[in-house]
Amino acid sequence: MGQPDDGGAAARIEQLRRLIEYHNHRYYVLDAPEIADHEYDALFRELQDLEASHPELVTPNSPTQRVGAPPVESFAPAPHAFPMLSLANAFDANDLREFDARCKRMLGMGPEAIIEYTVEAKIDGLGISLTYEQGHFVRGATRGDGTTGEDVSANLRTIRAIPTILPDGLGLPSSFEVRGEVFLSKTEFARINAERGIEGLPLFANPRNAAAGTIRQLDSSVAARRRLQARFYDIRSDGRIPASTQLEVVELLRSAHFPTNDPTQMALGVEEVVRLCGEAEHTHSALDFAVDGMVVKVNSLALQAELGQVSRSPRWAIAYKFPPERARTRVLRIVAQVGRTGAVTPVAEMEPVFLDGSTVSRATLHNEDEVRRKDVRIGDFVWIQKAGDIIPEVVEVDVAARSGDEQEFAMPAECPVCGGAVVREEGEAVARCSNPLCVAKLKTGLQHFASRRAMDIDGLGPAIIEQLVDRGLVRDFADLYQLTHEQLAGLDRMAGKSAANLLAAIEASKRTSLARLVFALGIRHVGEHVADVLASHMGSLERLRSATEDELSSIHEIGPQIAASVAGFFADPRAQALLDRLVAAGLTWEEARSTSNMEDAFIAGKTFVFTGKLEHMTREEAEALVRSRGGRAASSVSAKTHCVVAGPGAGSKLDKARELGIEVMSEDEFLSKLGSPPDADNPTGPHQQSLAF
DNA sequence: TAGCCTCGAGTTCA
DNA sequence: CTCGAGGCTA
Repeated sequence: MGQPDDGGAAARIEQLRRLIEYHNHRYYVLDAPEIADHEYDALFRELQDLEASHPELVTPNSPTQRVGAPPVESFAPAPHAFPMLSLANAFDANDLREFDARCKRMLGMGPEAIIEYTVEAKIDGLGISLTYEQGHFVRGATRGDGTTGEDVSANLRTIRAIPTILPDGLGLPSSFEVRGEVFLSKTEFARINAERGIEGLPLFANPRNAAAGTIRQLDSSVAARRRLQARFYDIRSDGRIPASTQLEVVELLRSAHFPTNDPTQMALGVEEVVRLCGEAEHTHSALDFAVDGMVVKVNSLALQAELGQVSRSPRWAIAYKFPPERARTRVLRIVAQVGRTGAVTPVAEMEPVFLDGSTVSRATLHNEDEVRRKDVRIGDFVWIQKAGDIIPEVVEVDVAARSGDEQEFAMPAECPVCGGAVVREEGEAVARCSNPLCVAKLKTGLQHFASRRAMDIDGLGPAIIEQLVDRGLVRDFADLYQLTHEQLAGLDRMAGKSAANLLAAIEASKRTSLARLVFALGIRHVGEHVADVLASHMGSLERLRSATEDELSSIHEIGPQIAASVAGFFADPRAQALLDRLVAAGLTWEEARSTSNMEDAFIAGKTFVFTGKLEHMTREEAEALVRSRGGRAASSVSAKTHCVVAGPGAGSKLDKARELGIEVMSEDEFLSKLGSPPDADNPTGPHQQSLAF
């Protein structure tokens, strides 16, 4: 721009980019180059030269940028426009048949119906999502927690097979995300490790770890030197996707120049699926990349939509997992570990053995019943495997190898840490230390209190907690807020600097939220979600700490067990004293909004059931209306229903409501109650709660 | 009362 | 990640 010849240069640059991307596709995806390497190099050099003399025309998507960008400090968070789901697992043919039966049931098909499925290899790599706008690559992200990943665009650009500029005329929407897997071939993995060996660097345990390490490289020129590969299998958009089956999706991706996960096979009915999965089990090891199973999907996108999803996994797909690698080792001891709730867990300590990328020496045995069921004895030779590729698990005992000297494990009658009585409640699988002052409970309880999702006290780990408790400096959560610099600096592995950091972290944790505090307290049955429900329903600590059991159990999602546990916790004067001390220490949080503009005093927080015929709206509309104003719409009447809106023809639900003494009203009454628009003058802004009681 | 579905709790190694 | 258990719905 500005200079007279830039128009021509810009046009040539654009032309070269498209040409080079075209040849990248021929070479890296189709494995069918059309031109000789030196011709390609000539095009590339011409582009480089032009860009060098016109630096203002360099864009991130230029093929010249695929050699890596300057290192970054950290990766930016990248929210996914569509959540990245995970798949349910199948471990044998029966699981596959159950999956098929469930699909048919949910689709209202008979057992004899035949569903079309696709079957493809499940590559053992890392899930990624690429965003394209107007046919151009704009961002690539890791899976993360499925909702938000990390922006690793620079590293992904180094993968030549990933198109940065898409061909026109495919009817693709203007904006979409493409989902796939990045991985390293076994060959490339071996090459990288050989190189690292020569340089004296630690070796990667397996291709997956190496790929993970590469994709999270802050310096993308490192990633550029390791030839990552990618395969894609899905596309998500708000716009219309020109495909009606999974197979067509794959074809669409292929014509858009994406490397696809080939072959994606079609299977008519579940028995065909079982056969393909069985075959793959024997053939996959010949591939040059790691495959840990097969992905089975309902082919029709319409049926996929009908099946929908549960939580974070679709009901229309399942991952068939190949049996994982196993190793044989010996159980040296079975120790009893005490957790935050006092749960005494048997853990097998074994002769260290290398398995699937790491050395394993411990595995949980969960509880007494599990030990008995597997009949694991001290001194036994056992087969172990990794559940979900990570957590070691004892699969079975090599009974034939027994000498007769093996010893059975007995759950200790006394807590191995404090000597308190270990009690196993009727009908429960776990045994627990019954001493409320057990030091093990205190230490793990403090770890939980300080954890990221609770009070988020950075730097307060197990080693520090150990010392704080052993030296009598901390006897409960509130003591943390009385610690001094001298006390902290006196600990092992704690210099003045770290002590100051920890103090600052403790100070910073004072600004929190009610939900976090409630979660941090470690009340039984109260995890993150329940803490959130309690905090938002009660609104304030004062209300929560004095709530009755009945009051608690009337809350949606809070049943008798949780209500009893929460009420029981606050009934203890020591708990009340602890709260007083925490509050006195200066904990503050923003008071939960009791009502907001979107809510309506009549509807908010209540559960409605619509029954019979509605005159002015459909049931869906009525339910959406309730939800939009902060209420809940249920489909059946229970003790937790607040109001039943009955139209003509109402039947058993109306009877049940009368029986339970629940408020019943007509559609007109319901509508007139909503007559006034939501309050405009609500005090909605969050404000600091004063904590001096 | 059964059958989902979600949540809580415990867990391994680098 | 997996198990067990709590809560909701039909």
